[in-house]
Formats: sequence, C-alpha cells, structure tokens
Amino acid sequence: MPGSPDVHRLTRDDRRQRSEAAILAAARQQFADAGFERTTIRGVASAAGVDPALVMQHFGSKEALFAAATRMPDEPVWGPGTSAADVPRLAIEEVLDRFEDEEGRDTALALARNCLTHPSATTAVRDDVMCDRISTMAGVIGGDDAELRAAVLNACLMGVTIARYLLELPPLASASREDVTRLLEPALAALVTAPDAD
Amino acid sequence: MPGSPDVHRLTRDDRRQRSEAAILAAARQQFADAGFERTTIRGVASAAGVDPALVMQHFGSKEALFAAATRMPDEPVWGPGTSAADVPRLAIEEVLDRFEDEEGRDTALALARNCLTHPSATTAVRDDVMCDRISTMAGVIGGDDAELRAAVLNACLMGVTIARYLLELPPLASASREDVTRLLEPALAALVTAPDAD
DNA sequence: CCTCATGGTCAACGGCTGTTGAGTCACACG
DNA sequence: CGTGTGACTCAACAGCCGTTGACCATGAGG
Repeated sequence: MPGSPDVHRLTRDDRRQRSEAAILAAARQQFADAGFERTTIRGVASAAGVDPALVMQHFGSKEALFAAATRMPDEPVWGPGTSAADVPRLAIEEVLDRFEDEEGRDTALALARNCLTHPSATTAVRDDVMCDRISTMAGVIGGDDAELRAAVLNACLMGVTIARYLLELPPLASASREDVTRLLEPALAALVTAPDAD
Repeated sequence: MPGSPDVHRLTRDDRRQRSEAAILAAARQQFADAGFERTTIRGVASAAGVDPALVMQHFGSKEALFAAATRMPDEPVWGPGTSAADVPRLAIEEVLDRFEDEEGRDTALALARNCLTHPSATTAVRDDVMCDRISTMAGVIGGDDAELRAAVLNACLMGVTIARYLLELPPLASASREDVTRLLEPALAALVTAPDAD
C-alpha cells in the first residue's frame, strides 16, 4: 500500500519503518473514527496492507498499539512574558491547532474519542494533558481559586472541542474557526479575571 | 437479589417487574462505569441475580437493553417569563441536578459515558439532548449568532460535566457545587450577552 | 556465492461474546 | 384438583477477537 512502486529498491530498515508508519496511520484513523473496542487488529492490518501478525510483531499488543498511536507531542511552553489576559486566546489557539492540523490531527482525535471508555486514555487525558495544562495555567492567572478556574476553563475548552470534532454538533461543527474564537474568548476571559468580592 | 425475603408472596407480574427493574439498574451502573463494549450480558445478569437468557427475554438484545437503560426523562420546560439573564444559572442547575440526583444519575452517566464511542448514544446526545436545548435556548437569548452562542454554552457545560463526573478531574471533581456555579455562571453569561459591535 | 538474520505471511488456537431453543417449575385459573 | 401459561434456567452454538508458533523469502555480510 505504500506509495513508491519500486519498493524493492529500498533498504530493509526503510521497509520496516514504512510498514510501521502505515500501521500507525491506519490505527490512528480507526481508533479516532470507531473507538478502541470497535477497531480490530485485522481491520488495521487490512487498511495498512499488511498481515495482522505483523502488527503484533511491531507493537506487541493492541494496548501497546493504542499507546503508540495516541502518544502526543509536547505542547509549546508559554514564554515568561505571558500575562493572564493572553491566556484565553492562547489556550483556544493551541487546542484548535491541535485538532485542525492535517498531520497529528488523528492522534488527538484518537485520544479524545476514547477518553471516556478506555482506561489508559482516561488517565492520559486527565493526568498528562489536563492536569499539566491546569497547573501551568493556574500559575499564570494567579489569585484565589486559580487551580479551579483553570480547571473550569480547560473543561469548557474540552467541551467545545468534543462537540465540534467528535459529536459534530451542527452549529459548532460548521462554524468558522474565527466565530468560535470570537464567542469563546470573552467567556473564558470571565474565568481568568477574579471578581475579588461578591 | 431483590430485597423482600418472601418473594413467593408476590404476584407473577410483580416478580416480572422486579426482575426487569433489577436488570435495568445493574445495566445502567455497568454501562455508566465500564462503557457499552466492556459490559457483558452475563455480567449484568450476574449483578441482577438472574440468568443471562432472562435479559434477552426481557429486552431482546444488548442494543435494546442499552436503549432502555439510557432513556432520559424529559427536562422541565422553562416558563414563558424566562429572560436571557436567567439562562446561565438555570442551565447550570439543570445539568448539576441531573448528575447529582441519586435516582436517575446512572441514566445520565451511562448515556454520557458512551456518547463518544457508541453510535446510538452519540445520536441521542447530539440530536435528542443538545439540539433541543440549543434551539429553545437560542429562542430565549435571541440576537445575532443565537444558535451558535447557545451551542457554545451547552458545549462548555458538557465539558465541565464530563470533567467533573466522568474524567473526575481532581480540582473539579472535588469542588463544591456552589463553587462550580459561582465560577461558571459569569463565563456563560458572557455568551448570552451579545457584544453588538466589534 | 553461501549463509544467516530478519521482515513478512499463514493457519490455527483458546477464550469470550451475544444469542437461541429446549426444558423446568410454580403460580393462576377453571 | 388438574392444567396450561408464563417466568425462568440450562446447555449449547456460531462467530469474532487477540494472540502465537511454524514457516517463507529476501536482502545484508563475509
């Protein structure tokens, strides 16, 4: 299934890496579309044009394949000059970039699709993505309830992401990126500006 | 497994309804905890103290059992005197009520847990819950982008719900209901008040 | 050119699942 | 007191899944 027709002119290592990449791409797509339980090793292998046993030889188990397919690259860290007022816009841009990037999009979708039903995806989203984002964000916005405010902000962002890219809720899925940002930014801004007194 | 020890003193119809209720309760709990794919008919039957075949006789299929276990009661409709300013608080209260009500809580959790991976749960959440809420809410808040604003509002609310009750994100899961409402309400308020001009 | 390591395939196993049809037992009814 | 209806159980089937071990072919190394 790999593109180049003269596959035989490739070194063994290249062939191996090509197979692995094809399997990984097919796995990401199916994990993202159908979820962990409904994607089968046989289905992934068939989409990648290889034998099911090869998938096992490369990744060891379906669990390990899922872990490899959903490993997220580190996010860019915010510069030291970031102020609380910048947080909403930056957070929105980061998330939309993640889910609209042609390459790497399926990784995020595969992780998100399974975050409610697959134990290791739940842990990855809760501990590796959300908690990290929340603690660094809380450090920037400061004030009382900083952690809780950051948590609510990220939860809202996650909800919009899920509705737009996973549920495909009509008004949100078809809205332009600019409209989403324009409406969401003031709402999240209300979360970072502490009201001091009631 | 039903409580009363003198089960033999019950009419046949009562026994039947008791079995059905026990199966439904066990199914809701397992669908909510483990998701559709990881719950088995055998497991539900065992938790309900009945034979697996009885589950089939009552509900016909696993799919039908899931549909019966996740059927949500209608939401209370908003009175005609509801103003846009009331929308955020009302929406928050409704959702928190749904997920904290002792009885009926598992129904909402079972539906939410599977809304990303089970086709009919996806449809139910998107079309039967979210779309209805959005259109009635859009009618109340009015203005430009009313539908989109309502969609973003409900998406945020859904995100907080997922983070709090499903992911159990530490700062949100352990926060008090009052704190969540206090922080979330102004953020959602920013979504219903149109900024008229840019 | 010979040889071995290695990427890749094939066929099969064991286990678990949803589902079914025959059979059992107690209760309601005439 | 028969008798049949309906709730309930038992055992089994068929299919799909992840996983494995034996096997093949081909390219690298001497």
